[in-house]
Amino acid sequence: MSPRIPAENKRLKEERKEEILQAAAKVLAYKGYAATKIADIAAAAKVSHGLVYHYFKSKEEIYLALADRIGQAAAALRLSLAQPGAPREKVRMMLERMLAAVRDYPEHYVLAVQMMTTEGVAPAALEKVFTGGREGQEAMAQVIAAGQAAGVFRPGDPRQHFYLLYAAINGLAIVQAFSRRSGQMMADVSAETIMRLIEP
Amino acid sequence: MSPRIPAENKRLKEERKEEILQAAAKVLAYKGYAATKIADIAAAAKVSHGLVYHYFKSKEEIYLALADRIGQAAAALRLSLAQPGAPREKVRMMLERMLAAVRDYPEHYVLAVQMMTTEGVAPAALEKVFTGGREGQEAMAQVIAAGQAAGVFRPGDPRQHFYLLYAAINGLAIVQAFSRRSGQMMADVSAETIMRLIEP
DNA sequence: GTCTATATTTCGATAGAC
DNA sequence: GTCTATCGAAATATAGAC
Repeated sequence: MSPRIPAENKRLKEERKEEILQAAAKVLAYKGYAATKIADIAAAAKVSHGLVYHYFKSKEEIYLALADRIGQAAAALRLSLAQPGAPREKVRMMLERMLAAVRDYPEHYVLAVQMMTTEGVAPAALEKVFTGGREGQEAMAQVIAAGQAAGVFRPGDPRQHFYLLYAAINGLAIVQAFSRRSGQMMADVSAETIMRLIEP
Repeated sequence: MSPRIPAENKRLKEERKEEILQAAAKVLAYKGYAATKIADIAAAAKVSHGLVYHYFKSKEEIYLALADRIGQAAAALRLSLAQPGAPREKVRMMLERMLAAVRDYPEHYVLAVQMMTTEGVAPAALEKVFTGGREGQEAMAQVIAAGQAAGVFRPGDPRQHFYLLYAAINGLAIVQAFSRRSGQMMADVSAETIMRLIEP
């Protein structure tokens, strides 16, 4: 008989959970919370729908787990602002990373947009997504303010500048997700282009 | 006894239908298709849910009617491109109108975004929204190309320029809708600001 | 034209076999 | 750990009273 290897078992369990979660991200992003059946997630992850309930207590728990993950990713992005450098360069780096995330994990942005526009489903989810986001907002506003002092950004409320950049990134995520489905691809956009929105 | 006035009756019927449709737009935009119950729409329109079925065959029919309306509104926007004027001025006017629409009918943009990112629900809905949109796309691309020839816009595929502008507008619609709910308002953005994305 | 009551379906969640 | 079978709630859509 093969001996029990708890560590190995645990790893396998984590992997299964991870597989289900990644499958759920795609299905939830492109079908929406309410329209997504547990059966859809199970099918995408190639397991039975009973097994999904073995790993997650409910559909909502899956959604919240994803919100958590997105919030953490947003918080991680912020780190690029802490690195030394001129304000313009910091903002450029930040935008570059966000654009890379849009390219590599479009589902995350689509989910975030969904959470922003959908009421009821995501009261707690939003909180998770934006605890990472709020601090990033603050940090970004400070860097923008520094850039304004140096004359590299236009005058005005730095937080409004941030909203503008954020809106542009989210808009790109949507249009890009859509353009993939509809055939005609949208070309990648550079951080420099986005930054024009707040330059003198 | 009051005589039958068919014209009057027809008008009332149209009004009821219109009321239900407008109520549906708001509920659907902020709850999403699947999460919206007929009862929600009925409550928003202050009628019984049975009456909703009297005017519309199904939830899907309501959704398609809204898609149709949004598509027509998009087509109407295009008219500003047909007016005489320099390319830059035409694009500015177009953006101005789109921004006004975002301000006045945010539900429409939120719905359009939903239709763009949601699969399954809206195969036919998308078609309706974008038959108006496609032609507008073409017209816009031509004006942008003329502007490039005149040196007022950056070189590059004019259609990609259009996508970029379109993405920015949609992103604004989302962030603005969200900022309303979350308290901190996002300030209005000018057409000139958006246009910087494609200027030299 | 408008409402209330109900039939039908669908889906989230659980129980239990393997 | 994984699956199949099933319960029960909820929501779409319909029927019929007023």
